[in-house]
Amino acid sequence: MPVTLKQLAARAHVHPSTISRVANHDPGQRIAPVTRQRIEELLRETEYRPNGVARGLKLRQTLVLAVVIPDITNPFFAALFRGVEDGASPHGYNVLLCNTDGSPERQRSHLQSLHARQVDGVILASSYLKDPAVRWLRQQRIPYVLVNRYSDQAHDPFVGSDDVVGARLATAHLAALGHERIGHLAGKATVSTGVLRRRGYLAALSERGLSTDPRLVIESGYTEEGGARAAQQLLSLDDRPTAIFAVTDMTAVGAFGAARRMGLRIPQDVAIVGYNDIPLASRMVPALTTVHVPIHDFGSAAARLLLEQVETGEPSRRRVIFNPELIVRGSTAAGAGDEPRLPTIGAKLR
Amino acid sequence: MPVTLKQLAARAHVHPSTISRVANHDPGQRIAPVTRQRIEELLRETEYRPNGVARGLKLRQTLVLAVVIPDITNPFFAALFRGVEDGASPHGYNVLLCNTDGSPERQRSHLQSLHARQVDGVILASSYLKDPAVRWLRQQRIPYVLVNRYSDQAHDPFVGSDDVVGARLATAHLAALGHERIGHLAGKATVSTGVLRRRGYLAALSERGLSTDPRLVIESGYTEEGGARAAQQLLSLDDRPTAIFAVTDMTAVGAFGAARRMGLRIPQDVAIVGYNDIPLASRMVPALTTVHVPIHDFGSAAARLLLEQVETGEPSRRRVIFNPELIVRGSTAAGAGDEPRLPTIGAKLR
DNA sequence: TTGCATTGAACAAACGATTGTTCTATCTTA
DNA sequence: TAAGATAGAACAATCGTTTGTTCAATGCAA
Repeated sequence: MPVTLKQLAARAHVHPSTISRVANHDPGQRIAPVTRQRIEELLRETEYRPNGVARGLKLRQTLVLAVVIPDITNPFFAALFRGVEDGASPHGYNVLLCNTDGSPERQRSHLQSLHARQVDGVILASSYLKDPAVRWLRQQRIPYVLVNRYSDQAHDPFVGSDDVVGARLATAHLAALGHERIGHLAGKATVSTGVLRRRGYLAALSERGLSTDPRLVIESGYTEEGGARAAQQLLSLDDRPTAIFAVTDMTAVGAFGAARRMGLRIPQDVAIVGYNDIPLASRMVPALTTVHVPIHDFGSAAARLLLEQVETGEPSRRRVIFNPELIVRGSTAAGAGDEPRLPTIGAKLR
Repeated sequence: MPVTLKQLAARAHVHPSTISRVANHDPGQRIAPVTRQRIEELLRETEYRPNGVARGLKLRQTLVLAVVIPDITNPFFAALFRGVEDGASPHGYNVLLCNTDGSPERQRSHLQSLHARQVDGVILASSYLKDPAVRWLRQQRIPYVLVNRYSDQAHDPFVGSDDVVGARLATAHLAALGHERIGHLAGKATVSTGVLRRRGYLAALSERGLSTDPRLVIESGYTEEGGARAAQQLLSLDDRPTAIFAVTDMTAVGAFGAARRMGLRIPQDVAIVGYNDIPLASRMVPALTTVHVPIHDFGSAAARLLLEQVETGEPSRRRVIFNPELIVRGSTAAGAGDEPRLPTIGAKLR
């Protein structure tokens, strides 16, 4: 059992408040140098650390943040989490991790639990476009930051990249390679990344004067399995696409598997582009052409935005938007390996 | 601000303790059915949830666990974490995640912070053979479970697999394929997995009557970079090995990259076996032959062991040892794809 | 009608820290 | 030397729950 203020007070023959003042270097109260020394020595000797729970109760500050994501085994979210921890840990915060598996119910129940625990703030990377949970967070006055996906509440604090631009980069790249039938493994219509990347895809097609065959867009969700299923469907069409833009790298991974099982070569028979540039992307064979976003920076920027709100007590409406960059690798350019990044036409959003 | 007992008490014209008793279905005290109903209605209406911090202070139970690992971006630890959360979450626990990057100092400072926060227990997957932190956990009476790696404290509660058996499986497999010069990308001598897998490797060699050239064992650590560096060194030898057993899948991934950069084909020029069977292993090209261990089960078993200690208040010394199984894939057997798992000769430890 | 169970709810003391207020010496200063 | 200032530390309330104890009111039996 860790030592308490009261016990130390007894040992030092002073009042607990005196110990507390010494431990916290309380500037508002004078302590006799001699007693201060005595108490400091005692603190050192006993390795006193204030009980965080009691402190949290009194100060209404737990120094705990939470990250709510669909699934930590997705490398994207693992990198994101590292960013958050790296950003928050130096400030004395610990971070809870909650996986929702994409279920709004689990998301909801996690958030309620976090609220009851009085976490200082929440980083939400699993939000939906119309997400009652986001409104709820606001109503409960829980500081929060949305990451990667946003919700349709106009002024949520947000960290991410411009999905339309990124998707357009990816699709334009395929078109520039001469592909005319370009499929899209699409995200969900209920999630911003799904909608915006599809929009970018369509925009690039029409800018290039390519037709937009609705059969070439299949909702895959964000999992490898979903990507495999959707890609298989896409590649089974009579006039199958010669290129695919996948909404995320993990769906692209699924598409890789599907293509391979169907005996199709990448990129000769079908070129594939992903999104996010997770570490896995560059290790695939062939390496995956993808849209790079600074995942780790997403996390640390989100932590910064969150701590800002926690410290000021004011909700923020700042948005941090990073530029997406296209990384061309072997899955679209035969023979291309790990080339340096191409210059990009990414643009700041808003 | 969430509603408190006192506020509810005022609204219901009763004492806070009465509300608390209704909310907790206190069996020791009778409540008049009519007031119980009235209060239950109020609780429902206001969605009252007890303040977890205050509750934690009073009950000395925070319902928070912590997982301390080297790095969540390593897929092994991501799967492990999921196992823990899936095991603990149904019991009302939330889980803190702490990354140490393999630094004992960061491990130490995280543990101290967790202690001050009064977490109910710690799952430690970053321990060293002689780890003062483990002794410290014991001294502080913090419930803990070691996972994957153990420490030399004889009776720590532990979840893992038999590393010697697993390493022997892997090495024997290579020997059975006719390889006579088999290299080993070794873990650290300060970590149980490093020592034991090296031991299993050496045991398999001597069982097969193969010589044990010390130059064929190079310490790689557990990162992809370390694996690449060590593999490059190994493959640069005059009489380079024709096969490599890597201490983990991530080091094997590094070895893949190194071999490829040196223009060596896998498995024709060099066969590679990993350890753990992370999701990435089966997706590599060629797919990685590896020793399968049930990572997710490691996590949920660890959660079980931990909760057991938390509930009983007694430290446990139970060990849960899973059987490692060899999974043969393309990185050792040319042409092999995703075959079903081979029957194994794994044996229960203890 | 008095006395004693019994019921139902209030009371109060924690848990461990923080912090504004009060108190008691000691020290100035007139 | 008396009054006031000041330094140093004790006091006490509070954060929101939980839970053993006390208390008031009702019921019943003698």
